[in-house]
Amino acid sequence: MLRALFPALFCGTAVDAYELREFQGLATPVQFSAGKTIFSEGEQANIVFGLSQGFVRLYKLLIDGRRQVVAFKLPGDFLAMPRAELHKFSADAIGEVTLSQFSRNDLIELIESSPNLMRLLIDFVSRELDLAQDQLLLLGHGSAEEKVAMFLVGWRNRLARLSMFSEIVPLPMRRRDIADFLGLKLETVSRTFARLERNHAIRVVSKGVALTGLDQSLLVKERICEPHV
Amino acid sequence: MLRALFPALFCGTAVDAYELREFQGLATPVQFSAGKTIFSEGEQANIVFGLSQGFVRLYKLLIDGRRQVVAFKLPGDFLAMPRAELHKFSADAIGEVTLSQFSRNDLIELIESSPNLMRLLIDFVSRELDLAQDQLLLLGHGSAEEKVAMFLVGWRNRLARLSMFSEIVPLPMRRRDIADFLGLKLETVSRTFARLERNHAIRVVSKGVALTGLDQSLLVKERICEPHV
DNA sequence: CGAAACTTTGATCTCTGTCAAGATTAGTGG
DNA sequence: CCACTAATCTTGACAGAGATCAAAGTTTCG
Repeated sequence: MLRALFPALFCGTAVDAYELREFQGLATPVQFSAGKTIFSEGEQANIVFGLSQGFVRLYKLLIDGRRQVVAFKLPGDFLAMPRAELHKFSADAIGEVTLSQFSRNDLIELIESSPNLMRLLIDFVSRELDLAQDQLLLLGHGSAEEKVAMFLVGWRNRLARLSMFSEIVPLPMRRRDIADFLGLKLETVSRTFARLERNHAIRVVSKGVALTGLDQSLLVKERICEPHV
Repeated sequence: MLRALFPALFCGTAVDAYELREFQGLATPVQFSAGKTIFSEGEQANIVFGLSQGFVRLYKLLIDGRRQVVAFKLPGDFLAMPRAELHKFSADAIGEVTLSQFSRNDLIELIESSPNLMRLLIDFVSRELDLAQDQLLLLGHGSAEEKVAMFLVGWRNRLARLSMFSEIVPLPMRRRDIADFLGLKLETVSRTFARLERNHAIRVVSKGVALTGLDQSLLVKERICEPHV
């Protein structure tokens, strides 16, 4: 069911079965291989992508090469706002990726044909905004350790909602991606992983971690900015 | 005209005169004095506020007292998302403030009665999201000097759009507010102001600055995250 | 006028960034 | 399948920007 495919948009609300079928009819599947750029900031956004399988990083670049990763996207997420004319950030595939591709015009037409879908879109964007503002809190304050710990817990929780881990939390993205997400350098991320492991808060494995003692120790005393998409 | 009162929502689009009058009819004016809290994070958002006069800071708190200022709001801005049930951040008056107060239910009803208004709301939230993501870039990277300079230029430009300055850019917020907005300590903000003044980039006056050489020097080489609301 | 709040400035310390060298992993072609 | 190269990750040494602690100067407001 499409509701399962795009929970980010059709989140917790009754959606008309007919509308769902319409929606599904507009999608064409498309693949990107590891590291490929799906779209770049500033480009015309004639196509809107929904993520079916795999992981995507969204980011903005400064001309001097510095990069801010704005979000990591999971299966079920949309990669951009349907109504935006231009892409406000770039998107890369992390590993092999399967997307559902929509014509922007068709999608807008469908959405605007239904007050129900428009409401859903408003709520969707509002959730994204709230997420971004929580990330502001994370970026603005906190030590490297707090940032990394908070990132790991948030990531674990998002994956949990998709039942995508078992003891070992997969980390498909590179250290550099995590660093650019948290406003740190990749060496700092690496060192922080090592320190957390020494303190038995996590166990680092190839392309993943086990969170052994994070939730109790550091994070309960903090506001947990847990993504709720 | 209301279009002038709430440009953030009715931005650059033709709005039906009838809808505008409806909208205006729902508003009741209300005042808050300097420093007063308008609403707090987590509260039920039965009332939605539009800002008519004065300045407001929106912020999130950690339980240990750390604070992230999420945005400074200017006349014409909405302080929250109409459809959100709970407030996702707190809001304080900076100086004396005049607000237009709407019943959330009435406002939602009005907006959802008109596809046109719903479209406007979607675009409004999308702009806010884009702003937040640009601020992520600012918070994540950049020295104290870049952050402060970028903040000043962005603030100047927003005020310029409202014709609210003349040579001297007013800074109604406290140093602490700027610090919490930029993820710095207030001492660092103060020192950075002093350094920029020594370099003749700005001139600091009571509750304001003159930007004498900022745009040319530092900022052109960067992507300018200029708020465009 | 005087107290409280805010801002500036100074001295010191610490965490993270920077530079650099190994270690590990992934990818490629023979 | 192995060997070799490139990319990524870890670890170390060092330096510097910003945090912290502290005090003096300024503005605000009763």
